[in-house]
Amino acid sequence: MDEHGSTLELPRIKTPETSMDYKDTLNLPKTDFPMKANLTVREPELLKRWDDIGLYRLLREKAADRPRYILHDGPPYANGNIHLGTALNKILKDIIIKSHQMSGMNAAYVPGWDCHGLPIEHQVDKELGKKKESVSQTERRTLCRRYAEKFIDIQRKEFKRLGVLGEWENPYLTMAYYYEATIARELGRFFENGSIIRSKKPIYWCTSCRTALAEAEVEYADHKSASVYVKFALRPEAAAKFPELSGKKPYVLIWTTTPWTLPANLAIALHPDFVYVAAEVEGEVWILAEGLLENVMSVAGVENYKVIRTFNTEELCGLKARHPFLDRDSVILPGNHVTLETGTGAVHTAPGHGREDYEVGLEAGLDIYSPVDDYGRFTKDVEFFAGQFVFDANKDVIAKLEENGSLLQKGQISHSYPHCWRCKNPVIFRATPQWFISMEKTGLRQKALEWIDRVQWLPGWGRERIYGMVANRPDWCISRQRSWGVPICVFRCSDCGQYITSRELFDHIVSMFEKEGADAWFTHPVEDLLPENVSCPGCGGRNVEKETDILDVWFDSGTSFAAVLEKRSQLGLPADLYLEGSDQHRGWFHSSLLAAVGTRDTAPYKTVLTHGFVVDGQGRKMSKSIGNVIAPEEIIRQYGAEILRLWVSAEDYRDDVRISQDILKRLSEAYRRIRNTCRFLLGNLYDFDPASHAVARDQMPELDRFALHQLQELIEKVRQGFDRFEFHRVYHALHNYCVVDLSSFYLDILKDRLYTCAAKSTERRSAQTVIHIILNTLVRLMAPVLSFTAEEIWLGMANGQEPSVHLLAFPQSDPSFKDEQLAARWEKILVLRQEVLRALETARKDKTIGHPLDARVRFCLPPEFEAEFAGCEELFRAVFIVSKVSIEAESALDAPIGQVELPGLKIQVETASGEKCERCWVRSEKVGQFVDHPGICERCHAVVG
RNA sequence: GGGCCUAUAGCUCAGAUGCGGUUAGAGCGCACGCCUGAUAAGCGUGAGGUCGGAAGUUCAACUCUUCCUAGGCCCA
Repeated sequence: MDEHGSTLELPRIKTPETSMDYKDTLNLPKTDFPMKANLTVREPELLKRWDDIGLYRLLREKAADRPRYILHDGPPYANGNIHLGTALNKILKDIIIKSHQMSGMNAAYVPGWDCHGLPIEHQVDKELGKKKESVSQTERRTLCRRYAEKFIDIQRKEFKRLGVLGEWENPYLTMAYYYEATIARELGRFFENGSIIRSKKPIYWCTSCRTALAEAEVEYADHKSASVYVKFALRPEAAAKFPELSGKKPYVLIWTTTPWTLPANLAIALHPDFVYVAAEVEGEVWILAEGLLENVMSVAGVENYKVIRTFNTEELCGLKARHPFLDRDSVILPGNHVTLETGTGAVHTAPGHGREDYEVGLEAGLDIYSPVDDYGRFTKDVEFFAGQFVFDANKDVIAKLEENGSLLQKGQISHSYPHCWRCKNPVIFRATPQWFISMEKTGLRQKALEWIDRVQWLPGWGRERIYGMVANRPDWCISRQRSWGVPICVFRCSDCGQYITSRELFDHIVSMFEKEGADAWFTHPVEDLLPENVSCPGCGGRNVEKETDILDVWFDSGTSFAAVLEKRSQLGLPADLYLEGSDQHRGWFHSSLLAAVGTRDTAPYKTVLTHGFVVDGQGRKMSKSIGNVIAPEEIIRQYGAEILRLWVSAEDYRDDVRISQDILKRLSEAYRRIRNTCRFLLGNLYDFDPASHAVARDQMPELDRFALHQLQELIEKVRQGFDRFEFHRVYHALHNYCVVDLSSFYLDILKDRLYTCAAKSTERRSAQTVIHIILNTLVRLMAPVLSFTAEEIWLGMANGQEPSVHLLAFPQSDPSFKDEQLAARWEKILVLRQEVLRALETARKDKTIGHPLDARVRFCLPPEFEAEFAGCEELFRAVFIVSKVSIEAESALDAPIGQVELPGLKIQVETASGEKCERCWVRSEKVGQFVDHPGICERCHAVVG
């Protein structure tokens, strides 16, 4: 180099070919951080890294002494692949766990699986095919266990792939031996405190398979049934009550398609809101719903009738009718299930043979009468029909009705009727004895309701929902007549019929389950299972048989607080949070509440958060038949799990959440924007070492101080979003910040300073200091949501303190960085900037300028701005990214270009004088004045020269 | 049919703590333009909403009431 400025250099610099030389003197961004995320490749790499460094373990160690935050995982069912609903649920949990961990708590996450139950048993039976008849119960249970294990592995992989951190190597499984033992122990507690009762309830029963069927095992198919209208004679009290009926023969009309259930008739149900009429027909009076009067009359072929009075249901309830062929009364009751669709509006009610009949009967304290045996035959106490198969009995019942004149009309009807999924035969409803947890005996309902009011429900309507359900639910039927589950491990005395349910028995069984699992119940003989010192409480005998029912799976998952929260040292009862879909008000929230209140007199949770369901772009539910189902795997393959996580955060999940290709496209664009902003920050820190280069705040230009102020507001907004579980606010805050505050404002302005100032100058170092703080803040704030990208950025920052961003704490809003006065000043500058940009756009349209740096902006300020911004030309020049700004007296300017919203402001844009500096591209009259560097301006000359 | 809930621009969301008050906002997308030193990037301007519909209360309603429509969850 010639320090005097060689004359030889002069022509070289002036030629266009060599003018690019100055590019090398700029501090342009440098980074290996790729613009393109390539998430599908990078995510698995990061997952492997987290596995390698044992990230979850590191998190636990780091937080060991902190206050615990307990989010208890609701176990998904170990069947099938995960879907978007489960993905949504797990990602939300992960965001909560990570944000609480970063907020300074110890937030362990122990995922779980619900392993027992019918769907798995079903699948296993299906796979067994014909062999299912020959396998033993123990073999079947083993196969079920294998099946569950298989899907636990599949789902575990899928959940981990989402970036969800947790104790995946040691999850809780409801089929684990200790868990099965816990279920038995909790059942024992219910027995011990007297909550458990045995009573009858109608269930689906297949008479050819001689087995109970669950709802899911029933298939509906068309079936031809008899259809009969039957007269029930009212007892004389009715005539006494209603004078219109005296001296006449009043009947209540019912209609049924199952005549064989008439021997079990105990009541007639009327809808409380319908109007009923008494119609006089040829010396008889028929009582039926007004709304079905014409219908019934036409069916009965009656043309002449007279309505002699109307009743409301209240007047009729409590009256009794005679059973048409048995020596028994049938009571009139209110029932909300009665409809006006078909029949008479008065419904034949046999509490032992129908779901609603049962409910109504229960309410009225009727016997749940079901005189039918396992083979579907009437028992011996059924007069006329004892021993007959019920479907065969239909015609005889009808004959009987005809014989005694009770039959008004008979016919046939084809309708949808439940059939057995296995043998395809029609099934019946039949009441059998079951085990129940009573809602009243120990005041469980009342206590549960009280606890509901001590829990925080988010959103608030969750309280109404579960309160209504608990207030109205019947006793909890915990019996299931199946194989794959935990047995109701009590004995029935073969001699006197009493049950052995003692503490000693349960203690013994529990300890066996702990060693061998619940299989012990099936593999061991009674002698092993019944402790030496236990005998029948009724007769003292030891001649007993095992109960064969197993427990409702809701009891399994409902006792997870006992098997998991109380058992693991990082957890505890009650949990801080349960978070599931809103269907769980009837499911897990419900069963867990009853189980915990019933045995511990506490709710298992302090707060219950619910999310909505995943629906398609038009708000309809996803279903195979509509063909709008999207699999998480599909999204991961196309966009990456990160986009799925971003989707979870962007949607307000309190309502149903929509997903569509359009939404995903939009999100991946937003993602790119955030990623690129971070990339730019990273790219400008390549030569910055915060330890030695950082500039103190009071040395910074005011723009930088304003940027720091804005950052504090972001921190506050984002952290509040996390604290309130309002992640869509987090997403919007982050995205808006990157786009509005950074990309289009601060960073755009900063480019000039970062690129053209001397690398080590205070101006540039100040910008880098701020950029570094911003990136350091952003990367933490985004980590719970954009867990992969935040990690990638963190590793790109090469600041070796922690091996993972997830081990860091959230940034805290720093009061010393906040400056409301400065912010107020900059709000005004932003308004001015807005106006200038619009003026520049007009000038661009006029071809006055192209790039803003072509422009000189002249304006006169509104009076209230004048003093504050006097002498701020250079500040404005930088902020507006133009070549020159002059603040002038109003008289100096022509009429303003375009419309200006700020009163008193005038703006004029013209081409800036001077030449464009080859280095910084700002126009300056000084360009050409430096002999050594004739192509550059004074600012650049100071740097380069 | 019942219980609970939702409905603001094409998309995602804001619209002052439970009780109404200036021309309903943002970002994205879109259109048009600029730049080519964040470049399969960046910047700017602009056009988009009778706040699901209808009635009602009120001086005044996106915000309150009723009904209707669409959708979701749970029951029946």
